[in-house]
Amino acid sequence: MATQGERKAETRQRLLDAAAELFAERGIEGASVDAIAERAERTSGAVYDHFGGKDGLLYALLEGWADDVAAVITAELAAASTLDDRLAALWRNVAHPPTGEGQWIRLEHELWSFAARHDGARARLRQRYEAAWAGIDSAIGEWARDEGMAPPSRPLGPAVIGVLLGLEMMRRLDPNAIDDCTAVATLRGAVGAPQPQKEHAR
Amino acid sequence: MATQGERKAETRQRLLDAAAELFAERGIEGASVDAIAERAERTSGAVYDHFGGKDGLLYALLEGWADDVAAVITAELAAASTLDDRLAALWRNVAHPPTGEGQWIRLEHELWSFAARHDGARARLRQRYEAAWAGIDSAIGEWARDEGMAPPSRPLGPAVIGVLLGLEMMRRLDPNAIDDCTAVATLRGAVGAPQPQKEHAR
DNA sequence: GTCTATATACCGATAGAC
DNA sequence: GTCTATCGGTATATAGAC
Repeated sequence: MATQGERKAETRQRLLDAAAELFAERGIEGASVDAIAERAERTSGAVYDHFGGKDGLLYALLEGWADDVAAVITAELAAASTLDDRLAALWRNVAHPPTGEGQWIRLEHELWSFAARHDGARARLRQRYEAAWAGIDSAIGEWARDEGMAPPSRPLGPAVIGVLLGLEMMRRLDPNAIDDCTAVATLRGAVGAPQPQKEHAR
Repeated sequence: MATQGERKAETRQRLLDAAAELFAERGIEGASVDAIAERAERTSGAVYDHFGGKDGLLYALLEGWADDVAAVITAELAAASTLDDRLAALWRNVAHPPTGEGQWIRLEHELWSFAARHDGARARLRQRYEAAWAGIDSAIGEWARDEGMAPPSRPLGPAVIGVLLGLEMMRRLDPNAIDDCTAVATLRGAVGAPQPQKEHAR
């Protein structure tokens, strides 16, 4: 027998999961509160009770989600030992998502587009990205030590994340546009590492 | 005294301009036909007469627009002589748009998000991007000859465009996240050129 | 906390006058 | 070709029963 607190927590989570799915599928403006509630097997009233409205639901989704993505990527990186393996692991996470929902990137873009139009959302999203950038920067620092390279002279986290998202955009338009090898080579450029083989120019 | 044909052409152009603005400002789903018509100083009926509906307006916007962007970028590239200057010109066009409307990138993302959800739009957008990729590829071929580098072993156009869009995403969240120098260095990586100075590692 | 019912507003699209 | 008027559908959000 579930307590009231447990029921409340489950409803909250169901609404968050449903919102993540529908925002990705239909866009943030295209997903109605009713549709979200219906997918969560609740009614629209529950959304207003828990989050005060659609915006509140979006913001809650934004904040409770940073940790999840970061945790997955950190785990993937820990399992790789060479620079190329690590960069390939990063790319794999955006291009061929392993977990059930392969559309978190789409949601990422929805959030970005929404944030480009709404100041409040932009501030929150920026805060999230600053954490991700810092994580990449500290990881790059470790790699540089491992590979015997000099540490970067300025933060490269934004460039790495930007390259990952941008390449994925092209790949979604045409699955053959970006092969794994091109992606890793571009990422090497973003972290300031030289190209290893001579298959690229000079 | 304007002929009927002239009036028709003007109405069409006003509707296209208004749609471009409003799609960028409010998103494609968020911009209503009435609002577009109102900004164009017409009424919603005109949209249906000219384009058959909102989708038709979007597609017309998509197709009539590829040439404009390509022309601007090609002109910028022709004015630059070194590889870094050319890459800097590319970056400048997305990061600090020179022309009046500095928000075509936002519209670009709106189109991408919309295309990710609608197959018909994705096919059209992909066609547009394939032209852009080919343009970059042929430009890279010329640069490689100028700089005495070997030509790339595979198409790099998608990577270059992806990097440009991805870096701009990060810059929009935080204007200081990507400085011009980082952008050019990342683009050098995307086109397979080595880092020139020793300010980066090794 | 969740439901039904509803108020209010706006959406895309069409019909018909001019 | 553009207008007004309007239809049917759906949106957000709230009020009140349970």
